Amino acid sequence: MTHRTTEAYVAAVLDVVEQVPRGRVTTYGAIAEAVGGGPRQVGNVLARHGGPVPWWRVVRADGSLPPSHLEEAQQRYLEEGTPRRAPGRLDMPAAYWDPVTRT
DNA sequence: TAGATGACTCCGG
DNA sequence: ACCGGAGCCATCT
Repeated sequence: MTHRTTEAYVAAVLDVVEQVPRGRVTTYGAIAEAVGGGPRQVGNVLARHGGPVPWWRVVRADGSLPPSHLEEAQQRYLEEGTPRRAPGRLDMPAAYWDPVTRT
């Protein structure tokens, strides 16, 4: 366990992800702005400890999906009715949820 | 200690 | 709209 990413930081990131409403999404960058650090670190935290949280509600800034677990994520979007412009591409203006303003 | 790597973003062509 | 390069933060080898 050679990780300097503190448990507190991990917990903060996971907490934000859990707060994303059903049918909405947020971005790595937005979470980074909310809890600190950088987008890549957030991605790393989700990759390592994102199992128990709705990680599919976290996407890239341009609305494209992470190159991982695409099938399951898309299935979730269909179930939750997440606004999408194309298969594998979301309607960000409509689906985006900001972790800071919580809107 | 230095260099490479990654579930990222931004900017230019 | 698609592709490539530079910047960033922490981890890994």
